[in-house]
Amino acid sequence: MKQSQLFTKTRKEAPKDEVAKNAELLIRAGFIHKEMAGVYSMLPLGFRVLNKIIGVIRKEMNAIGGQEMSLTALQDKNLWEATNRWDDGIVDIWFKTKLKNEAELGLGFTHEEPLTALMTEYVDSYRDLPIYAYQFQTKFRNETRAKSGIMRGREFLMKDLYSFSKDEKEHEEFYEKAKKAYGNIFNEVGIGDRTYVTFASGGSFSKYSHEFQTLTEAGEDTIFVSEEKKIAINKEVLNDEVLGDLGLDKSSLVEKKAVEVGNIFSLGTRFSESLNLKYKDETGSEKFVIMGSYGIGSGRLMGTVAEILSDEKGLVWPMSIAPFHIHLILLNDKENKASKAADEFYVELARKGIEVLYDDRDLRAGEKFADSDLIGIPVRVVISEKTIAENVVEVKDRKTGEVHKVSQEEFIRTFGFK
RNA sequence: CGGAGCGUGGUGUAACGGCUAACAUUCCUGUUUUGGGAACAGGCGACUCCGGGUUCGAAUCCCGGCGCUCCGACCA
Repeated sequence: MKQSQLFTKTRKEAPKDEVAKNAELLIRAGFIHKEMAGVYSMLPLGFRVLNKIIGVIRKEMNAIGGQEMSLTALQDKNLWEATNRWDDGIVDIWFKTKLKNEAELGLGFTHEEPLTALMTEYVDSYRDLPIYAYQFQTKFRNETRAKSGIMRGREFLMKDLYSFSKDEKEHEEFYEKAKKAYGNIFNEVGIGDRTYVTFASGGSFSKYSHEFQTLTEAGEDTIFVSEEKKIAINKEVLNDEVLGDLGLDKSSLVEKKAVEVGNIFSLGTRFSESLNLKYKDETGSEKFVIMGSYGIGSGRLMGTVAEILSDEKGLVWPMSIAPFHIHLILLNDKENKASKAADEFYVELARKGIEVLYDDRDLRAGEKFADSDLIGIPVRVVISEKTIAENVVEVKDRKTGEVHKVSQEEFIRTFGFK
């Protein structure tokens, strides 16, 4: 799109009420807008990144057999009473509201209850299982203290997948697949090298759950990392038993701050028993479905990438989730030769399916470059009087700062963006 | 929820209890400039978060709200 049509603009200074680096940069660059504490709107650039992240996650979820759907945000009190999760004394992050007739409703903070209840309509036989259903849905959590920009909000988009399996074996197989898929996702969005499968509390149906923890000082979790095995243990569960289970020696572990970007959890029959989700096995006897839940906070993931992959000049998006593939920058000349060439190049790139943010604004070079660095699109292409004279375009890599010049044809032929 | 700090044009800051609330930036006009947030000139934009109180006089002091940030607690 043409940057002259983008309604957001960059700022030199971040609002003083933001300290978190991710929020500062994302606000300065025009990706997000703060509505109130812990509640952020997605602006055009931010929305594009969020959708790219969704795309990456969706691809992996579909690959392991996930079926995408969409549950409701409004929640039926009765369902949650059945699992004993309605009471504010038990779940203290509910946002609740009322109908005109005073009946209470909740705004969903997770979706085990409604999906499990829904599945009772469709699951009768072992032939119906397994089922893997997922969604991208806005979650509401009444956090006592929102913090860290978009990394801990009160309203955020989350991918949550729920698995419904016949038995433990089937569940375990899927659980491992999901773990791999999660690894793929974090690799693809560029934080794989510092994201660790982390052993955490498992609840009543399994010994451990697994968190995906990404190292960053902005995180609020403390984990103990084993570089050698590329795994970690959440401080909450660090004890001799865990160390023994994993064959690790405490002295080999390094304490680090990290943010939980994903989490997979075995639920056993916790919900299927409460909500009566059963199937008939081959012998005709009734059994409870074995469940698991698998979450990724997509907004938090976006904030984490912003936090980690940025530098002093601004954001640095990996190609996989950048708002655009290329930032085409026109430096105007008197005869408008450059603008004509840039206009044409923009159209040509778009025709090839390359996503381009075209800075066609009538501004000086310095301001355009500063904006470009701040927004962080991975490849910057400059067309100016100079490049026209040499019959090339100037290509700069946002991450490395490397610059090279190639002809337009060469650029299009060699541009690999996936 | 405990503790600390802070609310002044869109943004960042300033202003002893006392003139028309100042400066920078953004934005608008014009001149000039055109490869790293240029320069000059002019201009728009604020009931100083809200409500009370003290005072001849309040952005400034006091009380009560509301909001924001940070530390802690919490975090399926």
